[in-house]
Amino acid sequence: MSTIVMNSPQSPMWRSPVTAADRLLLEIQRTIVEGEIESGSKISEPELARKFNVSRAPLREALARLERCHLIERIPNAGARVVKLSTEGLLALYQIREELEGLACRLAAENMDDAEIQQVQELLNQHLDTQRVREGESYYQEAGDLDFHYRVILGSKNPYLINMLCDELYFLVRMYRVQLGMNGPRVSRAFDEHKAIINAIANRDGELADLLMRRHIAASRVNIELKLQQLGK
Amino acid sequence: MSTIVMNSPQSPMWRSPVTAADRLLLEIQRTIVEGEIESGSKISEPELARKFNVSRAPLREALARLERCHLIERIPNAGARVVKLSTEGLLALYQIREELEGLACRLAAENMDDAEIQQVQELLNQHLDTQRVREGESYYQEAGDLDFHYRVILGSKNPYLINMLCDELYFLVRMYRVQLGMNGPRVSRAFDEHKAIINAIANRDGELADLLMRRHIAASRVNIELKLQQLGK
DNA sequence: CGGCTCTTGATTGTCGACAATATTTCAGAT
DNA sequence: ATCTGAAATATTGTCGACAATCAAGAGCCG
Repeated sequence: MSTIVMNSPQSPMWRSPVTAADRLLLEIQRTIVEGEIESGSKISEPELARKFNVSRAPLREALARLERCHLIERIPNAGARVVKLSTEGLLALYQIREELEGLACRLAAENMDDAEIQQVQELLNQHLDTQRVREGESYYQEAGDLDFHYRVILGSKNPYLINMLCDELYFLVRMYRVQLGMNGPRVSRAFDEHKAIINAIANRDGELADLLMRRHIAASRVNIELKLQQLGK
Repeated sequence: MSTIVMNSPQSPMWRSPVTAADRLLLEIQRTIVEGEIESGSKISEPELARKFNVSRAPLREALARLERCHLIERIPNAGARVVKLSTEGLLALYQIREELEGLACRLAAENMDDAEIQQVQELLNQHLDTQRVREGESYYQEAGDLDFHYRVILGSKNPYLINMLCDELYFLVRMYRVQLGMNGPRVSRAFDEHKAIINAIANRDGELADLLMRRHIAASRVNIELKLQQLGK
């Protein structure tokens, strides 16, 4: 029912006792994804610690997790840098996404129960309404798309797969999309593709769902690749 | 030439200034994989810190990385436990392995240069010799198998893929194999399968290499599954 | 006697200071 | 003027102590 972006079990988002490191992680993740800290810039531990009014201990914990989701790169005794976006990086990232989300579809077709599937279908219609009401506002499309993918991934019921996609890869995916201003034109087409995928899952046709998801992601990749090139020039 | 188990770039193994947390990580990884710390048992930070004569700071850094490769599970304010092996876990793990290593083969067929491929082929022959000389000694088979898979994965040239497989998944794979005593019977058959895979890569037939690798991993999974069941009874 | 609450004990999370390492600066020589 | 080398500076890695939180057991009440 809600449009909340769900996360996997070990994400800090819904852990009961939210620790300082958890808050820091969420905050810095947002900061990096939205581009408030420039891509490629160096991260100073003392500076960030002062900025967020915490000690370096929880900050370093947060940095460790940021490295885990590929948003920063650390070199021992030298420091951390925000990851730099590139065409090669995008390609490498989406190669994995295609493969893993395809697998997720196949597993979801086996493991999602009817109620969950129906829930996703209703969700899609909701998103369509919201999006029609607020044409042009990209955030809702972003959130809607993420929500759909999260549901399918969770539907796979494979903990490792869920962890890899939701916790390790998706923040980077969002970073590409947000920083390259991915919003407008693909909205309605993406909706149709989502619909086709969940229908295939509803028909328990994992193979088809796999194929459709791979194409869906490939289309998204081409879209971003284009933007990246035209911005590069 | 060497039979050294290579690791991906961000593994501590070959970082020039080896920090205390790096040493701890390697040591504890080994300890868990070999089963010296019982599967499912709780981990006490003060106790481990005393045992290794270090402060809790680098230890916690190491624990964070252990969580990353799924060898321990942490609950905030409650502590960490060594992961428990199970049939479901094995299945979930190998589902991903099949998919990702299949992808690795396809990419390796595109991206490995002839010299690298030849190197792997020579390596295989070396392993065969070593293994014939020391029949029954499982360690060499373990190491040889790992070495082969590592080479192919590195051959994909996809940093995310390399990181996921070598740094996040493979320690758990090794834990299953070591703790269930996987060594003897599949040795020579595995060698043939390895040979077929690298040949397909040499012929730049990524699709075939993909298929063969999936079967190879599936066979390995069935093998372990059997052992797991017969030990479970 | 069983179940609940509170206290006690231990563990984890956080802090500030110190040690080890990398980066920058500046003087001197070619 | 450029390069080399060493001192100075800043950053990261590690340490020990304190605060916050959780688990276990004693005591009380129904």
